[in-house]
Amino acid sequence: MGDVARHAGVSAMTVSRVLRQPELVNKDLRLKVEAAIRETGYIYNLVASSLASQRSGTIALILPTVASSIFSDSVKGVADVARTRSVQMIMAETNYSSAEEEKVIESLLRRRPDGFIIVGVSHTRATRTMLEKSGVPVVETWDSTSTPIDSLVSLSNFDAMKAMTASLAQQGFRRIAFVGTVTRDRRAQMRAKGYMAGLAEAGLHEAVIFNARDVTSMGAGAEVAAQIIAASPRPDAVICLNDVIAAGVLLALQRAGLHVPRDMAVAGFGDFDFARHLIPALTTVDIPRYEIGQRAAEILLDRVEGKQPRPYTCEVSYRITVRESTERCARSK
Amino acid sequence: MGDVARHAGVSAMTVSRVLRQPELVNKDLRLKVEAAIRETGYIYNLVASSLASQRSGTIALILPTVASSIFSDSVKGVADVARTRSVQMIMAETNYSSAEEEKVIESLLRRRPDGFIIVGVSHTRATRTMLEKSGVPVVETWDSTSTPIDSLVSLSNFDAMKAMTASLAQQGFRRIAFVGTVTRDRRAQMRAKGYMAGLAEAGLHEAVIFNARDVTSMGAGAEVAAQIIAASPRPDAVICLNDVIAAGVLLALQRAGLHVPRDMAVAGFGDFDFARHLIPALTTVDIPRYEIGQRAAEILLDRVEGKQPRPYTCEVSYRITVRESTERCARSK
DNA sequence: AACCAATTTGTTAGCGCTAACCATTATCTG
DNA sequence: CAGATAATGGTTAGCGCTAACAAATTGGTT
Repeated sequence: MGDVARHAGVSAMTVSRVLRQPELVNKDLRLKVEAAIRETGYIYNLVASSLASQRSGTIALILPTVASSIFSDSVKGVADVARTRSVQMIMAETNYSSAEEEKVIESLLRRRPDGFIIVGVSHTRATRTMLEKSGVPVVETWDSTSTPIDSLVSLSNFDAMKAMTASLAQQGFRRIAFVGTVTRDRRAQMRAKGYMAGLAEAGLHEAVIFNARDVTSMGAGAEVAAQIIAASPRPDAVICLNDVIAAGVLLALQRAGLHVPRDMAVAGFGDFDFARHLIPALTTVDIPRYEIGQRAAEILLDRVEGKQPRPYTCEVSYRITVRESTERCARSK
Repeated sequence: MGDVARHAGVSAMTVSRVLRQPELVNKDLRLKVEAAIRETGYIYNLVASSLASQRSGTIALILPTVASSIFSDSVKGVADVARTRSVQMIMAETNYSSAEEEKVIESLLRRRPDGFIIVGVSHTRATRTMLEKSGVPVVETWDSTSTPIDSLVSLSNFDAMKAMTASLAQQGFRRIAFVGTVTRDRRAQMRAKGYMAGLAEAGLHEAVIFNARDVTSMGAGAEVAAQIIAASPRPDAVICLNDVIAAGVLLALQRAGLHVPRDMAVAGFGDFDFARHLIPALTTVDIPRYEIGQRAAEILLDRVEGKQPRPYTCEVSYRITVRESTERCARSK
């Protein structure tokens, strides 16, 4: 920067101003400095800038997993906002584990991000303390809670899944099973509980829950399909934790010779891209995934810039999207 | 850090050593310092560290898009290596545009990453110059070239698609069409050229190419399916730029009442998770997506740490995986 | 005992920027 | 036209670490 300053015959401070608040610099001088920057091929050093200004210009995004379509739209939402407001997003994954989350957040905190966006509201005590002590704004997402760390983009997995269960019950399905997972992931648990509540309210049978090996591969859904077929009595509908599992189940059922929805209806969660294209098209809970990321990022950056001085909570809606995979079409009984 | 040092009754430098090269510090002292860190709740500042040590401990990953399953396994590969070798990965997307890539790389360079992993080998002149001048190690991936910027994890999209075309021709398909895209994305172009070369070599007809609106949504595949069905003469096989498009085409063909593969075979590229689960299971080119990311990251970090003093090129293999969607089963002619 | 090398800790001087303040000049006010 | 006000640029002193070197201590050797 000193080099550029010399080239333009000004002080380093003026160069710094041209780069950060050009409106404070006289136009002629500014042009001269900009020319000097081009001539010297100078590349601004944000590391030094971050240290001096105590602002890193980064926001951290904590996800259960990056290698899945589940969160990719939310990531895109965050990334788009980050770009327009010129901050850099850094991502890390927790593999659905609070312990890993704690490690990951501690490690990211060392980079002094200006804020955190976290998927989920369930954290270890240490994580919470660490974040609170650091004074960094935090936006939690994809779940609901009455005690957010700071801000929240709320989504009630419980309500959504309860609504889906109610919808199927109302359509006349009488043995509705659920495919979940054994992990301690809170969003998965809330969905399972929503299912149970929905069943109870409809006055149907006891909950029937199958567990998938993991929640990000169709293979896990396909595996569990065998158990579902073998179950006695056999369910007439299955609600899956998410669309990936649902697709795995749906395709495996078909492969086993069952007709969906005649022999068994299948519903998912998330309304992923492929849901509407499957044959039969998948009934699912439509979640505004992109919007969750977008709003979280906007709230976070407003917090960072002080435009939003207080923690802020908002809620995103969900919608039951009924498609062919649960249509009781030509069924008698 | 001074605070911790006082607590432990040592100098700041010793604290720094405990954090970065604990083996250089006497065990007793080290334990005392570690206790002091815990007591004070000290969080190491990597921003200051980066500035002082001229190493940021980050690697940049440049992708066409983050919101798609296409690269998510490669991202995972990079992320896993990054974690074990304790560097942070920062990602940015180019939207399949060299101009955006240039902007994105310039912007990332300001953060002084220790290295770059870039999907693709086609860049603007300015991008290349910038990277070379910066002296940062670069690994290009997912494409092949004889003039890499630095290191390369090579994949021949041309060869792979040519092999797929040859495979279909050999299976007896006689009118093989291709679904590509109109963008100037080099990997897409090479795949199209590979298809054309394969056709030519098989001595079949002229190339028949359809274009999808985008390459990351099934909807784009579904749209193009209508054109394919209307084409005259109608192809008996379609090779798609990737599995997402292929799935869109396959499902739309079925929805239009065609039988796959009897009326038309469909092949994809990438062997995404869903390919083997679709009905019929999708014939595709199996690419080691995770491995590409993994190897790129390993090579890059070896370059960063000086373990690998010279640019290094390696190649990953592909495999034609024939599944039901192109099986000429019960077809007469 | 004198010497050397290895081991361990401390000291100094930045890394490349910017916050906060000061100095200068132009512009306005009554 | 004095005096206040803005607009503009420069100075100084760090931000919180670490590279490089210096110093002190230990142990082994002759």
